[in-house]
Amino acid sequence: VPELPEVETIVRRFRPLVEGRRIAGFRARWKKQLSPGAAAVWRGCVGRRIARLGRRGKFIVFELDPPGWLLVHLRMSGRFEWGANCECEPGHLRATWIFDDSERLLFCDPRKFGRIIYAADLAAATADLGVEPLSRAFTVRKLAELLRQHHRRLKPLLLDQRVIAGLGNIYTDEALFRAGLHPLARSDRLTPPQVAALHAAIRSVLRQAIIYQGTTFDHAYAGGGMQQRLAVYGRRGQPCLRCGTAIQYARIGQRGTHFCPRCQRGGGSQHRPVRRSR
DNA sequence: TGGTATGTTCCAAA
DNA sequence: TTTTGGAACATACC
Repeated sequence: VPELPEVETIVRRFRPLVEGRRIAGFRARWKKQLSPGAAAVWRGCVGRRIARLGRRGKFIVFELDPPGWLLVHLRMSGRFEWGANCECEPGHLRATWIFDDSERLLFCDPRKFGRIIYAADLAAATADLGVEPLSRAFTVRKLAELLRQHHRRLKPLLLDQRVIAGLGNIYTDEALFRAGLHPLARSDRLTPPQVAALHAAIRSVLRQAIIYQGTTFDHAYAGGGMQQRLAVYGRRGQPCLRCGTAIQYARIGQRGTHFCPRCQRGGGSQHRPVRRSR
């Protein structure tokens, strides 16, 4: 469920609950979710205090004291809950952190895609992650460089966490719509104004989504308000809010992709090579 | 029953 | 070498 805005919201909600607490116990039901292994995760967190809760891309980052890091990725259906028992199906509870004051942090995940990772070195653990799109490092120039370095279609490129960390299927579609760019447009063929538009679109959609606390579709993620403000995602066949054309749906890079065929350019026919007869 | 799902990774093919 | 497509992971929902 969660992309950058949802993970950021979760971090903000849980930060006041977990920061400063000491982990007295940890239990996990589905060992495959633990990396590099159940023993390493147990040793990594039990007995340590949570000094800070943060985010890197779609990872929730627990900074521990004595030093160490716990990274949690919620993937498709993971969620945190606070308290003795979870609101979801009890059978979906996958892991529990028990604090020294008996409070509990629960990790529920029906599909078991989520991951709990212990890392002694945060930099090494996040070495494969790309630039943070809301950081000062993500400039128009930086985006231009990333787009030039690869020769790929925009949609799969923006979803690639090694390039930009945090965009998922919803906000990629929304950013491309705001920028007026076709999801199939080639990354190395954008004009400078198009790059600038894409940069502004990515930042504005993520910032707005954080303000509205993310997008809620089902019980996997609650409390969001952004779903009422999406322009293309989930609006297949409905009129484009800008021009009225039916929003198109296509499978691009194995992901359902929503776009306005009229407002979003650079997809294919626009890029027929210009042939000059001579 | 089959298709789809807000994510990632691995492998094979182009 | 780089990019793309398919399958896998595991479960719920329509």
